[in-house]
Amino acid sequence: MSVRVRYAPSPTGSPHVGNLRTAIYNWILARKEGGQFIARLEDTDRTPGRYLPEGIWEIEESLRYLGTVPDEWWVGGGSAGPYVQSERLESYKVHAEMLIESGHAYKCYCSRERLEAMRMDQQAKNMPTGYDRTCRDEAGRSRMYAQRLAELGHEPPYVVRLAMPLEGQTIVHDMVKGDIVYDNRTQDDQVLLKTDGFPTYFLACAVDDHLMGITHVIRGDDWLSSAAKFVAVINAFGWEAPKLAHPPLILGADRKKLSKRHGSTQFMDFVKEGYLPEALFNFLVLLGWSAGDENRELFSIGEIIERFSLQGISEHPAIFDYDKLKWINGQYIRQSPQGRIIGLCIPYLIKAGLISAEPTAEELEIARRVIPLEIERMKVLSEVADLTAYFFKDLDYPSGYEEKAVAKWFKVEHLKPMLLEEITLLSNLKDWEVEGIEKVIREIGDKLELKFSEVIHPTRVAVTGRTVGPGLFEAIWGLGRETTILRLQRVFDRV
RNA sequence: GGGGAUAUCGUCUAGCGGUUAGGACGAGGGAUUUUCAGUCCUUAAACCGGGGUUCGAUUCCCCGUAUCCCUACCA
Repeated sequence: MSVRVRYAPSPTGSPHVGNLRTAIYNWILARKEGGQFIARLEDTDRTPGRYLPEGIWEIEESLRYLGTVPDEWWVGGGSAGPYVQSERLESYKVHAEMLIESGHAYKCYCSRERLEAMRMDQQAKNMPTGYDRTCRDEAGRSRMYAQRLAELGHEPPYVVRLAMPLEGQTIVHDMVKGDIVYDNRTQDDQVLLKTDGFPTYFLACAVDDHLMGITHVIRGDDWLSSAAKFVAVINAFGWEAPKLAHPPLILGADRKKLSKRHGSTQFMDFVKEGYLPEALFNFLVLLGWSAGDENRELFSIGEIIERFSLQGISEHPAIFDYDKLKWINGQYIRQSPQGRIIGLCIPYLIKAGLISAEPTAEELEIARRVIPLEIERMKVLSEVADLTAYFFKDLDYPSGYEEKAVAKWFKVEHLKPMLLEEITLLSNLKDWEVEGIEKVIREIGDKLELKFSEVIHPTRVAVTGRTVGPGLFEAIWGLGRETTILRLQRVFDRV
C-alpha cells in the first residue's frame, strides 16, 4: 500500500513555523516513498476568534512557497475529499452513532456549568481532573437517556463521549519516541461530538485518517500525551491505527514554546523578510532532523529526500536559532544566480521607495548593476534597501553623510586637491570600467604622494557618505560617472 | 494534583559500550584586502546528578533533578 500522509492545519491564523516544519516532514516522507501528501483543513472549532477563514490563503501560500504543494487538498481536490472537515459533518455524526451502538461511546447530558464546578472541585482537592462519568453505565453505554427523556419530555442537548476502557494499557508505537505505555485508567472520556454537532479533533481525525487511507501520522509532540485516546478511538472502530511519529516542539531562546515574543514565528513573516524557500526548507528540516554522521549543513531538497528517515528525527525540542537561519539564507543567496536575486530584490526597493512601483528601464538598469555589488553582504533580501540606498537616492552633503565617517576622513589636508584631481581625471576617463577607475585613483595617490588608504577612505566617504560598502572602484562604477562627479564636486564646494 | 516526553559545547547536532567526544551557527584570534562583508586557517567551549549492569559507560537500567507538552463541548 502506498504511503499517504497528511498535514492538518486549523484555520486559526497565519501558520506557525513549527507547524510548517511538520508539514515539510510529511511532504518529504511522501516524496521519498512515492506516496501522497494530503492537506486537510481542520475547521471544527467555531469559537469566535479561533475560526479565521480569511487566513486560509496564508496556509496555501506557505505551502506553495516551500514547494510542498499537496497532492490532494481543498484547493486541487482529490479522490478522498472533501478536504475540509466542516463539509464532512454527516460522516462524523454517523460514525459517532456507530460507536454509541457498539458501546464504545455514550451520550453525556452534563451541563458546562456542572462540568466546570466538577473540575474546580477536583482542583481544589488536588485530585486528578477529568470527567466523572456520571452519564456512563458499567457497560460503557449512555445511562441517563431514558431518565432525561422522561423528565423533560424531549431529549436535551448532549455531547458524545468516548467510553475509554477502564483498565488495561494502551501501547503507542511512536516512530521517533519508541513504544509508549499508557494506563487506560488515567485517560479521560474524551468528548467526540460537541453539542453544536461538530466533532472534536479525536473523532474527526480518526474518521478522516481512516477514510482517506492515511498510513503515517506525523504531528507535533503536543499530541503525544493524548495519543492513547486517539488510538482508543481508532480501536473502538476496529480499524488499524496508522503509524505515528511525534517530532519534538520548537522552542524560543528562553526554552518556552516558540511564540511572538521571541521574534518572528509566523512563516509568512520570514517570507516577507526575504528568506529564500530553499533556505527555510533546509533550516527547518535540520532543526530536529539530522543526516547522521555526515557533517554538512547545506542540503538540497533532493539530497534531503534521499537521506530522510523518521528515525533520524531527534527526540528533544530544539531552540529556534535565528542567527543560523540567517547564515543559511546568506549561503543560499550567494549560491543563487545573480539574476534571480536581483529579481527578488526589486520588490524591496519599490517598498523602500528607492524605485517606482513600475520601475523604469533606467531604474532597472541601476538595480542590475548595483545589487550584485552587495550580494555578499546580504543575509536577508530585505536588507537590499539599506545596502543600496545611496545608489538610488540623491545624497546631499553634509546631511546625508555619516557624521563619524566625515569626522574621520574629511579633515585630512589632501582632501580638496585629491577631490579636484578625481573630478578632472574621472571626467575625462574614456571607458567607464572598474579597471580604468582603479587606475585613475591609484595614479592620483602616486601623484600626490599619498598612501593608498589615504586616498581610498576619504574618497569612499565623499562618494557614498559612509565607510562600509563594496570595493571603492566597484562602488564608483556602480554610481556612474555623472553621480560620482556630482558628489565629488559637491563635497569639494562645501567642505 | 494526574499523565506523557526529553536531557552532549551558549545554540543546532554526530555518537548507537572502548573515540584525542566530531561538525555547524555564534564568540575570540589570524590570513587575504581597500572599509564592511565574503573566503580560508585557527582557539575556547559539552556528556544534568546519584546509584546500578559491565573488564569498561556519554551510550543500557533505576532513582532524583530540571525542562517541555497534555490535563477544554481547542486543535
